[in-house]
Amino acid sequence: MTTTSMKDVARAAGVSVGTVSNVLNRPEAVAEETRSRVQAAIAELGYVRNDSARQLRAGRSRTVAVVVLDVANPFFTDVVRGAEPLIESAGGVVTVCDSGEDVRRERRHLEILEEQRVLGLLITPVDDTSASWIERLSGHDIPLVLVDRGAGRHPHCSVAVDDVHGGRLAAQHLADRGHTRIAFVGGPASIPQVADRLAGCREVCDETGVALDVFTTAGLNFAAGREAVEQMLGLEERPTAMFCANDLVALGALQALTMHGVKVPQECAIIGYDDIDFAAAAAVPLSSIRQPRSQLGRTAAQLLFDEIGEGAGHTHRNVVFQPELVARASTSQEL
Amino acid sequence: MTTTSMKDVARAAGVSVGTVSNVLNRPEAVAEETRSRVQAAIAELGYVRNDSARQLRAGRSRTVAVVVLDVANPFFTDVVRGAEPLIESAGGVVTVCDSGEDVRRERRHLEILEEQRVLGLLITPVDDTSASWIERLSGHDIPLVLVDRGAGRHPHCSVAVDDVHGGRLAAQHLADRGHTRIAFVGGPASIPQVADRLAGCREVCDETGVALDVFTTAGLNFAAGREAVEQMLGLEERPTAMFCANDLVALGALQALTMHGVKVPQECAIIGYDDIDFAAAAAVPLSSIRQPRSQLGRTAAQLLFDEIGEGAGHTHRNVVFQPELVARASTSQEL
DNA sequence: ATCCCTTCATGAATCGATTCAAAATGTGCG
DNA sequence: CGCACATTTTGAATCGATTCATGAAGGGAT
Repeated sequence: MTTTSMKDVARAAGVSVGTVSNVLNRPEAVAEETRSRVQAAIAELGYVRNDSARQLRAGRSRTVAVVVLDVANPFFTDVVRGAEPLIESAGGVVTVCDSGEDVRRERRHLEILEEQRVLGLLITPVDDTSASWIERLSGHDIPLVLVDRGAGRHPHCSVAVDDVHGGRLAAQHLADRGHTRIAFVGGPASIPQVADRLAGCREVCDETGVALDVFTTAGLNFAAGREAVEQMLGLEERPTAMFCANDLVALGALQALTMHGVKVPQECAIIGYDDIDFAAAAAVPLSSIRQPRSQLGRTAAQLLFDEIGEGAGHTHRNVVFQPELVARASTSQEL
Repeated sequence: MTTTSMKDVARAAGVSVGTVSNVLNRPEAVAEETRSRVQAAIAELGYVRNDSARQLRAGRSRTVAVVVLDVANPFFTDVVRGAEPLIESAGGVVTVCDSGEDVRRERRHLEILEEQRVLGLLITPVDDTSASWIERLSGHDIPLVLVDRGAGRHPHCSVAVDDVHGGRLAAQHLADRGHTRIAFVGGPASIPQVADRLAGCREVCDETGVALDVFTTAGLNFAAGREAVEQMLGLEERPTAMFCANDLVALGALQALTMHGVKVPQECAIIGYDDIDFAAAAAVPLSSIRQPRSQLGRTAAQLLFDEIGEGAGHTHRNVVFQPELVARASTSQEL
């Protein structure tokens, strides 16, 4: 094993380890001549800093973890993309953890991140049972920002989108189009985003007298949408429109409907949620509820660094964005 | 700061630090009574292992990094998904790094990963200039497997798909449909996957006398596809089919064509590459060249752990998968 | 020559977990 | 009782970078 350490570099350059460290961290404090001698030795030996040792001394790593529900969902990759520039320009390193909407996986990630003494955390918790773990991290001085989720009464910063309002927008849009029986597709119900969107939807249905069938799915992906359609097609009284909890579900549903020869939007309208790029490119361009994806990420990163910077005297901020209806062909039919 | 260390736990439990360490790492070597006393102290104090210190001692981290060209591309998330189970069941931790098809970003990631002394690396290099950096890691005893890329004469394991053949399949399919002038859309040309797919395409065009227009793009995403269409529509003699270097580009192209009122496949056929889930759900279901995505990831992880396990006496393996044509509506028109 | 500054370089102490030779304790047996 | 042996526990050494009090060297000013 040829692990060259600072000591080797120091010996090769004929200086002390303290000086080598200074060359790396405060080059201006080292005389020109010495510095270049040390740098030559570093290059010569192919020396690479050992980050573990550095972190051990520093007490903290420079990693900011982003814990998302599903990395395969473009919504979350866009959120991450939004957060990255700020984190990196602050000298941080981004690591993305995928909880896969599974509390156990989420917990495993949090355990590891805690052991790694990460600098901070942007997290979209799987459900409310995540709360105790999150409090634990927070209690161990790991600053965190909740993403796509209001903080509620918890003492954290958060960036969220008003999902109840989003649910209302979707349902109202379908009601405006003349639908009198619609389906809500999404799950599991324990995911707050799903619950909120459904709640908003239900409010409008109650107000407008639209009948609502709820199809609870096991996840928020293609397969879930497909399976819900299979169920729905078996019904006596079939809804004439579907509101899907996110675009992946909607695209899965769209695909299944098309396979069964059900015309969208003539025989069944669909509206999704998130307005990912694929929505506009879908078989039938998909109506959706748009969220400011990358802004969500950017703001979250901003709040995190504010908190890190301000230290103890920090007051938490809770930012809420408003979603917006994007109407496309998949809901263009008037009944 | 309340960073409790092993020393604190040891004091609370009335034992030495060595014993605490044993409780954590070799519990069977500690007497029942002592063990539970230590565990109580751990719970009591909310002690969390410090991974930096552990790694420093161990000399290696347990992180396996996967460096991909674009996390927003479902192809790569599927590859990662394929690799994860094996890595995690081996006690590893997965971290995904996005090079964004940018050599500089890739290099920054590699520098950091080297400082972190990662356990191993699965990487899809951006282009051939990445080679020197990769050799450097390898020279520092960081085992790595090339993903979606043959090792060529480099001494590494690799899992790849025969992209030249894939290019041939696509072009042959278009030729079979009667097209006599087709476009290839993709870039930058420095990305080997792009170059190979084009090479295969060119071979077939030469053999069959099909004219080929090449549109070199700056990246492999929606925008690239859209921009290429804008260019193409300006041409005197317009191709009747497009072969896009991946599905994202194809979907972007499809969207742009639709916006310009060009009918797919009647006025212009499209075939993509990767067969991501969205392909089948597209505005016009997209023909594509399928790659065994998650198998690629799984096999790569397997090779990596083989290499780690076998140590010095390891002989590199190069696995090549064959791609497969999936014909859908976007190329269904006979000319 | 002396004293004071400034500029650089030094090296021991430190972070926290792991390891392992050595010590302590307990058990069984002649 | 004493010796051999098994079972536990101990604590000092170690990993590698950073920090900082201390010291050395060089330059002016008097």
